[in-house]
Amino acid sequence: MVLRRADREKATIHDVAAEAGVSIATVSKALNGRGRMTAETRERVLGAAKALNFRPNALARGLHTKRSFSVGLLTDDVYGRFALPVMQGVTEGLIDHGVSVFLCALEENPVLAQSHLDALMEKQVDGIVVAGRRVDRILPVDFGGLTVPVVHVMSEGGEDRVSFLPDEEAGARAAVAHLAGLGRRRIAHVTGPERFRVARERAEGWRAALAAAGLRPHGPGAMYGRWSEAWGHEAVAALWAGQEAPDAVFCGNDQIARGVIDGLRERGVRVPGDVAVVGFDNWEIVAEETRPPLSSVDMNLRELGRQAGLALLQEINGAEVVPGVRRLPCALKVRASSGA
Amino acid sequence: MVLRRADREKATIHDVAAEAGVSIATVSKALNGRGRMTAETRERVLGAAKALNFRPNALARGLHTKRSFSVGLLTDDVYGRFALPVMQGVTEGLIDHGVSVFLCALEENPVLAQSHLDALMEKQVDGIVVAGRRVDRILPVDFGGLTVPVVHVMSEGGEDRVSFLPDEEAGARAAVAHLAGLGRRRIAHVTGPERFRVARERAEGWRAALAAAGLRPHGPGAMYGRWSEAWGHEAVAALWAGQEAPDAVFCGNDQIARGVIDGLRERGVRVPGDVAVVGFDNWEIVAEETRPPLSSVDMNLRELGRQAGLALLQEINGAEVVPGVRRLPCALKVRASSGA
DNA sequence: TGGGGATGAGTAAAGGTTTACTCAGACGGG
DNA sequence: CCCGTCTGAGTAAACCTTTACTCATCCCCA
Repeated sequence: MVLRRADREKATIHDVAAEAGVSIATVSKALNGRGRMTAETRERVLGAAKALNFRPNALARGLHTKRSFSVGLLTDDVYGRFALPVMQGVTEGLIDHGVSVFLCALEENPVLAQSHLDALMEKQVDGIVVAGRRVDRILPVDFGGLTVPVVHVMSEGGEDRVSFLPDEEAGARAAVAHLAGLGRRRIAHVTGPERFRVARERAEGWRAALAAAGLRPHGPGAMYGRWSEAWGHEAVAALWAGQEAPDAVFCGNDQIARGVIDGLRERGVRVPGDVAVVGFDNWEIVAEETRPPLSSVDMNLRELGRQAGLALLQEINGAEVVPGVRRLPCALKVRASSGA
Repeated sequence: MVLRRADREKATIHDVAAEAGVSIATVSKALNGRGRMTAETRERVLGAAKALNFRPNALARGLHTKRSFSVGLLTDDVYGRFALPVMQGVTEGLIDHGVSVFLCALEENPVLAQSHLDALMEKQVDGIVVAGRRVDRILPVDFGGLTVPVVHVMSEGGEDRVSFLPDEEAGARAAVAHLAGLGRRRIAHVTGPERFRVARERAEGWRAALAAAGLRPHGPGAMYGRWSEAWGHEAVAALWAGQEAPDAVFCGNDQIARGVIDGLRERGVRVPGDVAVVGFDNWEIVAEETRPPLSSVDMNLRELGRQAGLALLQEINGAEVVPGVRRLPCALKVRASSGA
């Protein structure tokens, strides 16, 4: 074996070339499967690279190819409840292509947010994924003059961007259809504030599914409130104060559902015996601990992230992608609270 | 203004040099505050850089300085409940120094984990933070032959590494002292599986605080079980089956606490009137929704991450850092469940 | 007035990789 | 037997910054 650098120092392409007795150009070509050479030469280079545990320096490569093989993921979800699954998906879609993900959890501070974005751009990220916590809320950053592709997940990028969103309405329809299919007839809907678009979309799904099943909305309509357990509680009180109590409640998220179930238990109403309950988000750590375990609509955040990652990759590679919103299906996860 | 490239192309140091009428060396020195030059020259360069919206290419810089100004954060916390606050802290500590963070949420798959690590090393990360979900569980990766510094958070790195951990025992002591200070005398402890080190440490804190207050452990000792609400429930049943019921329960995490509170409500025991409850983790999204809101021990994950980031930075800059475990204080967050 | 030092700015190499281009040798056909 | 072509491999430039070193100028003092 030819003399080489101290083992702590990383091997460079020159070391491999020396070891294999060829030029650095040949090494590069051999490693990247480009150029022409005898099978024997290629083998020899590959062997030398492996022997020296050679890893090409992505900085140097990127400098030349103008690809850094890294992307930025910007989110305003500080709890990570939505962002982390999305991030997992993005990573999953990209790691096979050698791409790593910078994660920036932005807070309200626009100055800080901008400095994060600047840092990413200096690092020559190939693209950016914007993952929102709320669809109709924008991050405190200006993506306007960016020279790299941007893809949105759980947030809308406007006219000329690709955005991946869960098909909230279809998800809600599936949940309500499920309840109707179990023979429930008086299906109420308790959800978050009406100013949230997802709340309106889910309510729309509820209405559509009821209509499809030949049912009428229970009560005056969707009950908009807050995204909290407390609101679930209050809603139960309101529902049971009225004339005819519902025999099922479809909730806008799992926390509300949890509050509803608690409220029902305190009233001695059996779940799912008397009333079936379905939530939204399938936040497993909550849904599985609820008593009884909560049926819930899963937004497939991970798949959403994966597709976003792949779409971004396409844009990076120069493919034309049609801008616009892509809705991915939700999946109903049935547990005991809807009494299968 | 001198002719320059198409505006979509990023400006390089050459463009700035041309604009300012100096050489690229002067630009570099002006921008980095190095070298000597007249104030007027420096001004002119800075002005040109700003006018062209110049951002130095971190790849090129890194190639020369052997610093990529990026670090990797590896974690096995797929839910992000612990990892995200830590990550926020790390970022917070490093962004001022221009450092960005690659996040890799590893799953069980060691092959995939290794390929993540390889990708990071190719990108010449300056260092690595390992954030565990469980202290006594190791990630499926070999950090042995790494050529960059590694710092651990919520996980132990062994002899020659720096590890940042919450002072679990002190946190538990504070919680129990708080309860004792409120006049509670029969303080039980319901927690997770004994094989978890944090469970043992928290139990130790419970015991120590009782001793300090001149109290004896209620019942046969710490009740080890699972980290779930269900276990909190079961524990209440067990505790109230015995002779004298406790007047306070210190729980190993917030989910258990939540189960305990639910169990107590069902039995008609008032919280905090008859029994005070304190949890651990201060998982706000749960603690605040509990009825009554849950007092809980906060591990200061963010600060933990921040310090880890700064320690890593020191190591990167060549400073000698004493290896070993650093315990950071927890903070008791008092809410209604302990009846202040 | 001439030489030496201080000062301000430029020249060029280096860092690791990719790739367009060059070139030497082998081989086949006329 | 010679020329043209194809093949396999090497040369060198380019990517963008940083920085050690060089150089011209100016000033001051002997």
